[in-house]
Amino acid sequence: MSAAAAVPLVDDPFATLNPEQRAAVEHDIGAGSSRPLLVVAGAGSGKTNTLAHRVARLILSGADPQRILLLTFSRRAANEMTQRAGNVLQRILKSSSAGAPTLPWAGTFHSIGARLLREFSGRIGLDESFTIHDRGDSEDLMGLVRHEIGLTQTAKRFPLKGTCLSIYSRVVNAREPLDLVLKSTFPWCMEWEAELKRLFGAYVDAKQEQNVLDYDDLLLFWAEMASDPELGPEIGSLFDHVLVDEYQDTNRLQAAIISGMKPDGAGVMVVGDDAQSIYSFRGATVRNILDFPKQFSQPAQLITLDRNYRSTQPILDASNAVIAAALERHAKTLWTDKVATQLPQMVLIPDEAEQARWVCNRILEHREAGIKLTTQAVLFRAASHSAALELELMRRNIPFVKFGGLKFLEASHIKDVLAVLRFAQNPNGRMAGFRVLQLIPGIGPATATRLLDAVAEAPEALDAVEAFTPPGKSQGDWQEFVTLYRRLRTPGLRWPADIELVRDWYLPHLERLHDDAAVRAADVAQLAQLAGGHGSRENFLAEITLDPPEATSDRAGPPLLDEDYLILSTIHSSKGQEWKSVHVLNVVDGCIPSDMSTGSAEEIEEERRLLYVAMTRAKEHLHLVVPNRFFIKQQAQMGDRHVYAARTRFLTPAMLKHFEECVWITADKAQSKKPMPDSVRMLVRDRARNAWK
DNA sequence: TACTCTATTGTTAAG
DNA sequence: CAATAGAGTA
Repeated sequence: MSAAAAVPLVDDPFATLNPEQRAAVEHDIGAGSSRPLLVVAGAGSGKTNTLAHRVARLILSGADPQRILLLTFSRRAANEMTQRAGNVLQRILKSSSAGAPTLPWAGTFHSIGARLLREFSGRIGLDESFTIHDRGDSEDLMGLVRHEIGLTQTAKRFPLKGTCLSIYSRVVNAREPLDLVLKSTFPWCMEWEAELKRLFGAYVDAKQEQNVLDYDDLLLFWAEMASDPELGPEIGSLFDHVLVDEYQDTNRLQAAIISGMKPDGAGVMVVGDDAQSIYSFRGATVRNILDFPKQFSQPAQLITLDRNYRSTQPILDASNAVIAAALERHAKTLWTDKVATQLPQMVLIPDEAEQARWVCNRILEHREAGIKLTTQAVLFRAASHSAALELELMRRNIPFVKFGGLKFLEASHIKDVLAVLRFAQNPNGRMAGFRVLQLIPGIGPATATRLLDAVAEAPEALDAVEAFTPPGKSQGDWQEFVTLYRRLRTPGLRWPADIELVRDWYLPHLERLHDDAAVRAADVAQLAQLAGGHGSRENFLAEITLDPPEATSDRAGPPLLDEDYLILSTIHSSKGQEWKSVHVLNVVDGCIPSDMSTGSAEEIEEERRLLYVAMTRAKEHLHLVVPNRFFIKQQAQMGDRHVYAARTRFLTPAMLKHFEECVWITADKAQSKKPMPDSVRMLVRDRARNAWK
């Protein structure tokens, strides 16, 4: 893409690379085995491009695409990488037949883990028909176990199921002992250490009995296999090359997987940028990238890419200033030869409603100036921050697609449909069964438990279901379910016929349970649509949990490909992307850094990097919007409908010279001249409240 | 036993 | 405010 300043005359695609990129691409090519390689790649330095060229280069020099493991952060990134490698190959081989190579082992850690576990299931005592719990299922199971072992009857309230799962997940992903995790991250739960230990033991037992895995298991089991003296080398030998993207956002468990498979680091190449590490909340540690050079039995090579091909110099200057203030970092200053006179804008605005209007105006202006909507984005810290803007966009008929924060899998009707499929796939998965059975009128927790017990005993679930006698009043509905279940459990049904059956069965229940059945039915139809794109029920269930749809455009369904639409995205989901124009909303203390993340210095540093990531997405136009006042979710006791906010602490007065400051005064003057004392009072209150955090 | 109501609590990012 | 836990009612 933008990696070439000067277009070369020859069609040698490698000629477009700069010397550092080239060194990464050519690293140990032709030398029997390649030493471990760390590429520290700054924002916009052509990282994806370099990786794609590396893949192409490996294939050209004889590597077998089936033996290349490419671990990326999302399915989308994997596809893009494969596509680009294909383009490179095509240009070189000049044969029309050389399209994108088939890289069967390209994907996220979790999805590759799921595939390997399925393949090796027999060897590690795992039933091949295992199903995968998403976050919600995992929480529910945790809640159930928590209740079963009597932790709901405690005098003082025991941590909620979600908190318990977070603690558990952190212990697993960070490979830290429970007491340390509690001390560092969940200090208010320290008194429950013994109970938590007991709970986690029971939780693990429950998962095994039910033949289900949660997200963490996909990595944990893989890591266990990789460290096994017999299996480790075997799995490692499946791959000649292991490439990992976004390495700064991997956790210790993931690092252990890599080093378990490749103890000497041969063929391992990781790419990342410590300045863009933004996932420590799920256990990622920047230590992975810092310690990588010494991790293997042979030292790793280090290549740094700091030439930026994305942004103009003024945008880089401002971004560099923000990250320069970080407490700890790998000194690296991005540079470019893209000159521009326009400074990034910092826009001061009275409130969120004005913010939405201002952003819309500016987006339309940009479009008038020839910048298509798809090359413009609005970024924000939390998915809910775009609510006001979304209303304004709809009012003005500006099409948009929103990435991140989508809770598709959390909608109860989606969960219901998936639960039916899961219960058919793996009858021992009690969470799915429990949910499905209670959809039938007259069947509640007790009856459902009785049936699930019978299912667990029986060699074939269907027999247990058919033999079961439900409470009298459930008869009719029960028979319909039995008919459905029989067809789902009978081999030979061609996918996606399953989901059609499930839908026909489910719609009457949907009608009965929800007032807004029509809207939900549309979602179910959408799900059925998605199902068509997968080869089998098992495959669909795994993919939908590991790689759920990440974008919405209201309820209108996916926009047509040739239609122009604006991108809204959380900053987290904007990772790796770029746009000509970027607006960042709510650049105020309380949003960036988030109120939730001001507990420790590390958390605050991560928020700083988050702002840096947002700013470095912009190629030509960057606007940071600073509303003076913004709504927060009502906190009953306070009764505050909004809070007065200040510009984020990450933009110090000394940095203002990198920005053009604009003050937007609303036409509605009555609104804007609120009496001073009011705001002072609010600030004092905030401070008083924060003192207890 | 199934379902409804009330009191209480936390509230971010995502595989 | 929304989601949840657990008590209360049909």
